[in-house]
Amino acid sequence: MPEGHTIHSAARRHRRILVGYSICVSSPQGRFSKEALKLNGNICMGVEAYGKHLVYEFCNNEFLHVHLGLFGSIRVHEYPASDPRDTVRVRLAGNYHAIDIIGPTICEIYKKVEVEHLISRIGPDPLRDNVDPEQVFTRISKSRSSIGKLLMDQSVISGIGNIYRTEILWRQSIHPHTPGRELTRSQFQRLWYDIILLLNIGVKRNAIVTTEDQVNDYKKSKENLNVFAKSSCPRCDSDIVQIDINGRRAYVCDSCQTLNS
DNA sequence: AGAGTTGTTCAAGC
DNA sequence: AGCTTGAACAACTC
Repeated sequence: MPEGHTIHSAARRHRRILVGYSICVSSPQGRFSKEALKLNGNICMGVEAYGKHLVYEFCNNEFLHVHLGLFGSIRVHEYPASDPRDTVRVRLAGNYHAIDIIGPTICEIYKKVEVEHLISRIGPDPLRDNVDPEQVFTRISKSRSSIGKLLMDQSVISGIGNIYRTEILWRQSIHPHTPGRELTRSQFQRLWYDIILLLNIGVKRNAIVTTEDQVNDYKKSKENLNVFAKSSCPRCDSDIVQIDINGRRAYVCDSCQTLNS
């Protein structure tokens, strides 16, 4: 689940459910974090997404920092809610809904200083206001690492995951092995605006959609993608090649996506 | 049953 | 210093 747009969708939804009158309850039988117990009874003041990180703000300068990692997920229940399954770490209880945070890699209490540190250590999140793309281009254009690796480096730019990486590079006809320092300014600009376009569509639809039309069936979600997990290129019909980038699978059309040199 | 997966961090080494 | 690799962690699907 957890690509950047999903987290922003969650923050938007959770804000409506929790802010103002809500309290936070640790899961009674799950492997809940002891720290989350401290939040019990606290009023939720706000929810923000930064890249793939979720930050819930509570009274008394307490924040709940959540990162879902690869396997984590979130479920929203209407009341009466069933008992949390045993992988629930924390249940956030609003007046009408309970939100279960399931199997996150990070679930901990922060003070404001730690939230600020988190925000400063991750790269610009293209879905937030007042971000500076120049900061991202500077990092990329100085690096000999590949654009495929850099796009998923959350300290360079935050929010892009494995599927968006493949789809965005294909849409811009850039080969993932292209060294960052060889990316031209205009290539970067097109990349940046396509990222914003696609992530915003993702937030709106709560699904990864990089094609023109959207199929609204979760089971058929692959039909909303161009090259990820595909075998032939929708543009030129060539074979799609699978490559490994830092242990994650990426898909490339060798005839559409070229190296600059 | 077991492989596969929309992720990150850390340490160690080049 | 920048970059890479490997391991550890997490839960669920088909």
